[in-house]
Amino acid sequence: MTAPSTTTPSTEEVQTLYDRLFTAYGPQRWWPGDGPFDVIVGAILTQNTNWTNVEKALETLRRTGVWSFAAIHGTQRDELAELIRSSGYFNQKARKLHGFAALLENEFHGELDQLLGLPMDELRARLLGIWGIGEETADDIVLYASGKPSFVIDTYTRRIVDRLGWRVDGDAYGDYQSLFVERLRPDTALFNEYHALLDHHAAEVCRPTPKCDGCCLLEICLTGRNTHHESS
DNA sequence: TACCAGGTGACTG
DNA sequence: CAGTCACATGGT
Repeated sequence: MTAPSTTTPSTEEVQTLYDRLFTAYGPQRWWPGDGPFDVIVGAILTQNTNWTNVEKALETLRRTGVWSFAAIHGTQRDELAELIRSSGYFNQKARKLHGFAALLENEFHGELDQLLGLPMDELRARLLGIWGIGEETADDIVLYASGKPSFVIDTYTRRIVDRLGWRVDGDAYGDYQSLFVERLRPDTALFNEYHALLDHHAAEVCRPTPKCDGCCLLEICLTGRNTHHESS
């Protein structure tokens, strides 16, 4: 076999993927965090980094009382970087946290609710204007901190979509995002759960080296079919 | 021991 | 616009 045949998924297939994951894993209780501050800081710190490393950094921030954007705003860059060292890329991430805190302080009087209360597209655009906040982090914040239906795409989501054999119209973030958005009703609870399920599945089963044995997607997956039944 | 983990921005041709 | 690189820690 050479080039696997990819096909554009139907609305039904996008729904079926969700159903299979939900049946296999149940509700995921995401995001791991208590409130908007927790979620936003976590979203920035977890960029290309294992969540356990982020938890250590969050715990350090909490323990040292740097547990508000006002506190972050008032903490020196190198000191802040030291507090979040365990999350990796700590110099860059300190700058990102400062960027968020500065926007909040300077343009929203430090009131998180005011920023998060913006219409979804406006909020997303504001977040993307902050240095170090790209599309995934912006969508994490829009969905999990603001509670608005923006579908999150990450490495895990791309990996699953690619292995299923779904045709994507390009390689950009938005190309993967529209695959879902164009086929689902914009529902915050659904987007929340869908992304959580995809991440759980990719972390536990659809790993870099996939564990296809017993995978709940085997029957609808191009990679799984090729790996297991050579019945093509 | 390399590889991997819930990315992003800068720079190049 | 597509490819490549720096940024950095901790677990397996």
